[in-house]
Parts: sequence; C-alpha cells; structure tokens
Amino acid sequence: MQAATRNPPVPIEAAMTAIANGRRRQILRLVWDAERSAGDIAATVHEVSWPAISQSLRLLKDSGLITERRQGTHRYYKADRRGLGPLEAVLRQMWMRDLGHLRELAEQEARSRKNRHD
Amino acid sequence: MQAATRNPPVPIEAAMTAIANGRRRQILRLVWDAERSAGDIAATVHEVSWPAISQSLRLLKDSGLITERRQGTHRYYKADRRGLGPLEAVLRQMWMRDLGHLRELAEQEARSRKNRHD
DNA sequence: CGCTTAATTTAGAACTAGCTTAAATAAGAT
DNA sequence: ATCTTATTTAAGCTAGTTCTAAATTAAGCG
Repeated sequence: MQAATRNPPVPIEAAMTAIANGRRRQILRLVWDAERSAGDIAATVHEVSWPAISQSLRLLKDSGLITERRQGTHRYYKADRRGLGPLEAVLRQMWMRDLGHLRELAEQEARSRKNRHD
Repeated sequence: MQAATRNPPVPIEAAMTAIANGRRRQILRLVWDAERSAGDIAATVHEVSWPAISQSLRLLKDSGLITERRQGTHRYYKADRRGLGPLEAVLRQMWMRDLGHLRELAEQEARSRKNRHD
C-alpha cells in the first residue's frame, strides 16, 4: 500500500467557503429536503440569472455539498449532508434564526393590525 | 419590556465570513489559548506586513471573535469563543486535521530517514 | 518637549468573486 | 435533420477583499 490518500474526500475548507456565501446557502436550503431541477431552482431564486444559479450549483457540487443526478435533459440536485460535518450545525442555526426572525415579524404585523382595528 | 433585542449579540454570519479566511483563522489560532500582542502576532506571521495583520485583527474584533485589551502602548488580543457558537467545532476540526497532517508528514519523514540508513 | 516604540489608519494597487449577456452543448420531440 | 427545451460554458464587467507603503496616532521616557 503506497501513499494512499487516507484523508476524507471532502475538504472542510471548501465546504466552508461554499456556505460562506448567502446565495449558495439559499440554494442549499432549497435542495435540503428534496431534490430539485436546476430550472426549478433558477425559477425560484428570481433575483439572479440562470447562469448565476448554474455556477453556484457547480461550486456546491465541487465542494461536495450537493449531488447531481441527470435524467433526460434535466439535472436534479440534492443536498449531501455528509460533506458538511460540523458545518451542518452552523447552517441549522442560521436558518433557525431566520425562522425566528420571520415569526417575530409576523407577530409584530399581527399586533399592528390589531391596533389599527381597536 | 418593549422591543428589547433578545437576539444573541453576535451575528453568526459575520463570524462565518471572518473565519472563512485562512489568514484570519491563522491569527485566531494564535490567540486561541493565550493572549498575544499585535506585534507578537505580526512577528509570528511573517508572510504579510504589519498593517495587514492589524486589519485582520480589526475585522476579527468587529466580528466579536477576539477581544482587545490595551495596556500602555501595547494591545493584547485573545480569542473570544462565545461569538463562535457552532463554528467552534468547525475550527477545531480544521485544526485537528492540520495536526493530523503534520503528524503524517513527520512519520513519513522518519520512515524515509530510517530507510536511508538501512 | 523631542525621541522611540507599538500599533493603526489611509490611499491605492492587485487580485478575486459573483454577476450578466451571448454562445454552446445535449437530449427529446417533430 | 431541424426545432425546442434545459442547462452549462465563455467572456467580460464591477464591486469587494486583501495586500503594501507611507503617514498618523498614542504612550512612555530621557
């Protein structure tokens, strides 16, 4: 056995760089629970162009955070949580906070609505 | 109690961006276990200039990852792990891997040294 | 005060990341 | 083969990062 690369195949640094970007986190969130086609994702994230999405998908794939499955002319992507390691907790915390924020906004909205009707 | 900011004071995103950079991780590692002066750090990291270090220190401080203590003309910095949250595990894993890598290199070196003497 | 040491700020150069538009590939349908 | 749909690649632009060199602040000391 000579000089086999025993190190884990997914460099944590690449994963880190990948999720340091908001757009990529957004995309990763979209494919977190279910597989989605590139077009589906691009249609959902309407702030940027298709190629921009495509590039982000590529980087995520190269970092080992998503997997690609081709079927016909479609390409389906899905989060691969194995590559994340301790970064998964980081993402969860960020998303959790986002949810909390949304909830807060909703409550605030409800309150002000109620006040208007008093 | 009205509209108090109940949220943790340190945005995880800032921390994330901060440690996504190798130089800043290097610095953070230096002040991880013990307090160090800016000059001490700058002298240790000899790849870049003093101002570069100073700027990195500032960003780390602004992200809440290090604390600053002034004494006379010196400024001492120290990691503040509270701001890291789940990111601490990420750093530990990265540094752990670095250590493993070093160990491997050392072993390899030892082997080749032994072989030369056979 | 004027000198020295410690560290930062400023200004600008070099590099990098993420985006856009336009062109290219690739599979399927007609 | 041509056309359409899905997606990527290529090229170039802009904005943001990180660095360096020079100027600046700030404390301690003769």
